[in-house]
Amino acid sequence: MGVHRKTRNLELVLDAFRNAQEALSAQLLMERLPADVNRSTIYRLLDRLEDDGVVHSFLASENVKFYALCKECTQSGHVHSHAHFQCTSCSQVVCLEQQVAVPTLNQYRVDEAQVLLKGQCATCMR
Amino acid sequence: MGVHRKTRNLELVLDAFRNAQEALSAQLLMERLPADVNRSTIYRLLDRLEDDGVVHSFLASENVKFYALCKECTQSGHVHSHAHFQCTSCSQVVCLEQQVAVPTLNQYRVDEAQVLLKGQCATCMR
DNA sequence: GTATTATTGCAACACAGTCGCATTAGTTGG
DNA sequence: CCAACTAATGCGACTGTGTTGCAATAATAC
Repeated sequence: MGVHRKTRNLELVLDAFRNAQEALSAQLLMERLPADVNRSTIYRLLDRLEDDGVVHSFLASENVKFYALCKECTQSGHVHSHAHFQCTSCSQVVCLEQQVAVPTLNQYRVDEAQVLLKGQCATCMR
Repeated sequence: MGVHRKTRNLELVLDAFRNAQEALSAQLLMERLPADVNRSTIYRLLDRLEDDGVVHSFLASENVKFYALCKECTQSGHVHSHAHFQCTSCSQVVCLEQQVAVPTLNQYRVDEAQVLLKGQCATCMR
């Protein structure tokens, strides 16, 4: 999984993901990490972790990229055809268990499917 | 559908969509329109057309928003649970006929499903 | 401990999209 | 047709997300 020195920042980011029930954007990550962790470092760590198959990413509303720990992915291939849900009220994003059947198409070779369901979460519905 | 004065820019944008086989981003639109059409104007027109149910939008790679003419949408509700395909080589985005079955979930109320399939298009496969 | 080099911090940048405000130009009513 | 009204536009400045080059720092291997 590439070279990974055991640095404070790497540990902090991984801990943040382990402690989070939801998916995290770079922005959310920054808020949860000590203020002295550099912005660029966070982006670079996220990129690297994604390359290494530790986290996967997907786009949510407002053009914001979210990341979450991979459970079934390996370095060699990301397998995260599960759907994601974003609450339109609180913007929270979670990974769902729900697997998505990737359709086969005549004119295209489909490598990946990104599914984002939008609506309201239980907390916001009340 | 809101107030819509028949302006040159509005006609140009609508024509661009009618002539396009694919979905268009603001960027692509700018390239296809006369150079003197203002950037802000394009964004504002796209917003308005989306509000009015004339086009629908969805996020593709690289945090870019794409727009395409609606075929089944009305003002009152966007119905575009069809999937979208983006070629990872040429970045072209198209609307697919394929409808997506929006799953029902226990803890969430799902209002909308965004499905982006990624892979290679026929042209790029050769 | 020293050398190697991955990682970091910083500052500047790139790009998509937004906003306030003054100007321009469709549209409506007379 | 003309005037008044106001939607639409152009402009410039701004926001927010993410990137990059480079010098300084700090894990790791020997």
